[in-house]
Amino acid sequence: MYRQLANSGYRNHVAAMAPRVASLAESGQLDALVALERIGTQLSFSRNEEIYTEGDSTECWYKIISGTVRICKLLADGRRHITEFCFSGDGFGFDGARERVFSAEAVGDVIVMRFSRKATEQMIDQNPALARMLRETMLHDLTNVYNRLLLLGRMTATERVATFLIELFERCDRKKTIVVPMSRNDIADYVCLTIETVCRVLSTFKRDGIIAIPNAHSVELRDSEALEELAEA
Amino acid sequence: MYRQLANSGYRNHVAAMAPRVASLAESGQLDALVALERIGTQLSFSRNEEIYTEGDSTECWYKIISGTVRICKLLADGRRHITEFCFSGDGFGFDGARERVFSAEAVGDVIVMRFSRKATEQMIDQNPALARMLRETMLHDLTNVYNRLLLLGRMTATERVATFLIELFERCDRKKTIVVPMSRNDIADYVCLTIETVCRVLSTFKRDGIIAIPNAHSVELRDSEALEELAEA
DNA sequence: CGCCAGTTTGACCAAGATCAACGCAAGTGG
DNA sequence: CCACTTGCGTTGATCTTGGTCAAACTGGCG
Repeated sequence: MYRQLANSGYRNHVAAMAPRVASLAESGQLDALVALERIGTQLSFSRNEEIYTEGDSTECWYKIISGTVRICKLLADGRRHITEFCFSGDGFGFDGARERVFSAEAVGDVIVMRFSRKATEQMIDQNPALARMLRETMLHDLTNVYNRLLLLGRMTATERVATFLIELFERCDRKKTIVVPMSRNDIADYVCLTIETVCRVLSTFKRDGIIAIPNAHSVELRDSEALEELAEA
Repeated sequence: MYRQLANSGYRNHVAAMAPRVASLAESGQLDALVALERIGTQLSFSRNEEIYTEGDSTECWYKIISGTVRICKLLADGRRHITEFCFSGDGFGFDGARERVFSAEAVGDVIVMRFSRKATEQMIDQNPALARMLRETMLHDLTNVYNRLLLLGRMTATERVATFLIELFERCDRKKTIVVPMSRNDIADYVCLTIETVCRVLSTFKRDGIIAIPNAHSVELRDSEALEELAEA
């Protein structure tokens, strides 16, 4: 049984849940909806602040204006798991259960819009096209999670980190140099490795000239072919 | 990189996709829908037969009348992953994309009802309550997958197999002795371990008096407390 | 300047994969 | 009815990956 403790900085809050409706918002289609219901409230959170925790009611959902949010769960023995990172433009917190099963925390400083779930639901009820769109988005997200299952179940440390980097680069329109907003610990808890292993793999990539690491929070892609090769699957 | 090949018996079909809408059908609520649209076709498949493969169109979805179905994905290097098992009463194949990303195969002999996706969609469009129900079911399933992420990312071999057994027992109304329809290989590909490790863990459970294994395809629960203990999380 | 949080690197260890052999029951064909 | 095959399942010996423990490094910041 592994002992990896959730990293020191975090409060001992328990878990809370938030399946992702990211691509929904990403697609820009939801913006129509958002425009319709003018009931959003803007909120800001600072680094490591909790947006919600397990047990909180699920009566609202959020859309990120700027910053990065991590959706995570703390296990009884202190192990932490990050189910996903949400970036600017993503939506999150559109949950199934009545209570949060995961928690949402600000990775750095974050600004979000908060919307009433009930109002949104009513709006969707009155608009079958919107409902269908939402359904498709959710199915799409479901497929993504199934791919993550594959990642966690079958992939080696190298493949996991390579895949993670590629995800990041794709999010940033394949820019050569990107800012990595989250800590090594966050990355580790996301791909289910220890922080040491993440570091070692990154160092290997650097040594092999696949990436450069100007500073701990930015990565420059040097050889994308090699990286894709390593991520394979 | 692991070498575990998908077990010999299976054709070299590629992957195809099917997020699960299991609880939807489970709940019995969908039966209303099914009753409404009398357009289902009954089909049977024999052991290891393919119901659909990657690339097939997603114009229908299925509900299991009897038997067990595995939804799986084959990686390029031969590694196989089973995303889920669907049992009698479950629905599957209600997919997001246009083409299947996973494949569905009969574990043993299976009888299913096949429904038109388009007709179902139209019906849902005309019934907001149904749409909302479906949405909730999907969110619920999403939560389940997130829990599986945790299983694959963070749990030891013992915890995985224990959890798998508990799942099985719960599906069977906690009967003392259950039939395990799938092969050891299927179990291994579901919990992402090798077949050898699955065997060893089962043997340990047997040795410790937690379960009895009258024959390879049935398991008797002897000490449910101990089993739950081992699954923890 | 020294502290502190986060990162990196190294030495060692254990869980589980790999390789290999054997067991066992269900066909199959003579 | 009995060899022979075939497909799983089980068990053992060994090796690899990645976890654990520990120590050093780095870049802010009071």
